[in-house]
Amino acid sequence: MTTGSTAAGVVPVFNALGDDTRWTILQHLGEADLSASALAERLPVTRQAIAKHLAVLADAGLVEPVRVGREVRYRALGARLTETARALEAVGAAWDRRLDALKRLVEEA
Amino acid sequence: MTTGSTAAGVVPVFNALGDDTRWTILQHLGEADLSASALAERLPVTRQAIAKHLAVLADAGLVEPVRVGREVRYRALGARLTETARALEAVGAAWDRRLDALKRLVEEA
DNA sequence: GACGTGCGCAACCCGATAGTTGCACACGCC
DNA sequence: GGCGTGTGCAACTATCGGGTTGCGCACGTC
Repeated sequence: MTTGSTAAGVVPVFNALGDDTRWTILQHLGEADLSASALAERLPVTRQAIAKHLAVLADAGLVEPVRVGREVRYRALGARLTETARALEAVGAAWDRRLDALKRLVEEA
Repeated sequence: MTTGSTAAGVVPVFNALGDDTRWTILQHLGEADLSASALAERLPVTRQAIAKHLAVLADAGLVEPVRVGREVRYRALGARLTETARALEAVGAAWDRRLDALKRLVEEA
């Protein structure tokens, strides 16, 4: 089972995180739950563009819609981020371990 | 300065990580240093496509070129991954902290 | 010194996606 | 019940990004 499953459901998360506008959105949501309209007032893009970004973020599990009266606010979810962080750390550690082993092998020779 | 610096140099990393082909490349590089040509033999894409991906990964600091004779092998660097993981974890924790505070506030009311 | 293998452009194609405008609808509130 | 605000959906545009082919070159090896 080498490493085949490492990147399974994690790629959409990175894809979502690999965009400046979405990060800006996330930063705002990190401070308060906001609707698409509210975000549109704070960012230099239209409400619809933001709605699309929110859809991407929601698909990635980074954000969750919360109905408040007749508006839909979005909430930043730390759980998925933490999961992802752990996965990343594991992979990074594995790489470094291999390099250390190599280095040691060379020194022994 | 709220959270302005959180996503600074980190976005390119996520961008690099948000692609299946690049993950496949990284998995191979996690097991051994390989050249673009060597990778091309293992993946269903051309050497040039891989070269582009390697450029992206190198820009993100996830990979490093190593000259071996006349070929250029690429080495996976765990450091940047670990950095990124820590940053992610911090952000996720902050989000959850806010939610916990909110929840506690509601319960007190 | 010639051959072969690996590398690095550059141009081009196409699908995905960030962004826009415009409209329709539905829900709340007065 | 009507008005306003907030959402959702659809069509369209343009840029970006992944992929290809093709070529030229340089370095290593023999």
